[in-house]
Amino acid sequence: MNQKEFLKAFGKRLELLRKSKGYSYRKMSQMCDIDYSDISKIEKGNVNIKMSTILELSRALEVDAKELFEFGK
Amino acid sequence: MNQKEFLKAFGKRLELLRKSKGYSYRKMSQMCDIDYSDISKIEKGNVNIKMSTILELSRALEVDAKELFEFGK
DNA sequence: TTAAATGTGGGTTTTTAAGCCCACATTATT
DNA sequence: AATAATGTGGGCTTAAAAACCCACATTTAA
Repeated sequence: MNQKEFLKAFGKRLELLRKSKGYSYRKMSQMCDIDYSDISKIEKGNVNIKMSTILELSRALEVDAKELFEFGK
Repeated sequence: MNQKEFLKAFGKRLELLRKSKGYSYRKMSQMCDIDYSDISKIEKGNVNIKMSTILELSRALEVDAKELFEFGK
């Protein structure tokens, strides 16, 4: 699995968790202080995000960071 | 758990996995193409690494990325 | 059917990790 | 005792994410 695929898989996982909370990008945005347009880019796998961003996302979704990595290789 | 603590916990986890493989920083370095001095900084929790770096580290250690996040809150 | 909410993409500036190198103290190894 | 390997920290340049903004098409709710 290359980096692009990995980022896409992560994005898919993120999207699933976000939707399970019933959050829109804009709602999610105010939960984690990341611009809503950037969340879109992250879910699409277009950004090589930093650890701090991973932490913020996991906080907004109220899950452990590792939950965001629960996707198949 | 704040970001500093999180990065430190991640670093500890990384150190454990690296040592379980019997790798030194310099050995680890040639496995994942990250400078050995930078690996030291990562394990100390001094760097807010990107996803691409997480991937490289997990590859070098032959574990899933999520394994790197298997540490207590 | 109008208005509000949402997803998506493009752009800019500032901040910061990546990707290097080197020096040095400490810890094995021979 | 000498040599090699290792951990640690400092610093520099370059590439890229963060952190914003805005415009617009589409979907949903009033």
